[in-house]
Amino acid sequence: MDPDSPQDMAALLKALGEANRMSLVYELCDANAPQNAMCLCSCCDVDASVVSRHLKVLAQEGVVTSERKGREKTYALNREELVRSLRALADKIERTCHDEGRM
Amino acid sequence: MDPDSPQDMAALLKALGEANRMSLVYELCDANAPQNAMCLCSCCDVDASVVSRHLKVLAQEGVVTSERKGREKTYALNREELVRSLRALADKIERTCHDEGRM
DNA sequence: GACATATTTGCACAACTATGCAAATATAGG
DNA sequence: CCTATATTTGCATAGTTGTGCAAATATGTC
Repeated sequence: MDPDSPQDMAALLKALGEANRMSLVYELCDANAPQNAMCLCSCCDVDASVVSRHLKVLAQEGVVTSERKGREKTYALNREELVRSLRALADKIERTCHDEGRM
Repeated sequence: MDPDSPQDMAALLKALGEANRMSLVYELCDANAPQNAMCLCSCCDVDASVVSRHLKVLAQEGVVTSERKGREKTYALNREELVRSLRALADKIERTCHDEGRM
């Protein structure tokens, strides 16, 4: 993920820019341990298959990581990476020619 | 915009989660003065009407502000608001139960 | 192997979205 | 008023996306 690439950044934010997916992210955010899909199901009122697909989208963009745990699959937020990307964007927006002429 | 609301946050990121719109944002990011739509057109290879619509979406989510300047309309990034929202999300992701047990 | 539980996949479908083009509107300058 | 330039809107369209249901798959338990 190159934060200087609008395409890359758009792809990441697109994955996050859906209400149910964002709910999953918030749910994982509050959880202090990886959660399985069944558990995550509770935060958005959709079929389990839909949750599965949303998690797949999030995984493809590197937002979450998954691990097989027996017959369950646990998901965890990829916090570092996600925070880095969001901060990079915020920095870019804040910094660029905001204090031009003052440096 | 309530950063604690997954719905609100998703709506914002959805507006940003499209390649051409993100290109517009990056273009405005690098510009040190408000730009009109014709000028912004150059950064994404689409019709002027499409740019107009994308800018409308960004304006509706508060990403940009616009102002009539004669027959042109100039657009500027709403930097503070945008940065605040992105940082709020990053903070939320980073903070939550990341150092639980260490406080 | 039979069964239970968790997740994924195939399929269908409705809704949404990005796009281009042409027409409409807004505004400035003669 | 006419013309030129900038932006928006109406319309059609192709492509994408979120969704549910049922079937398939994976894995654990007995």
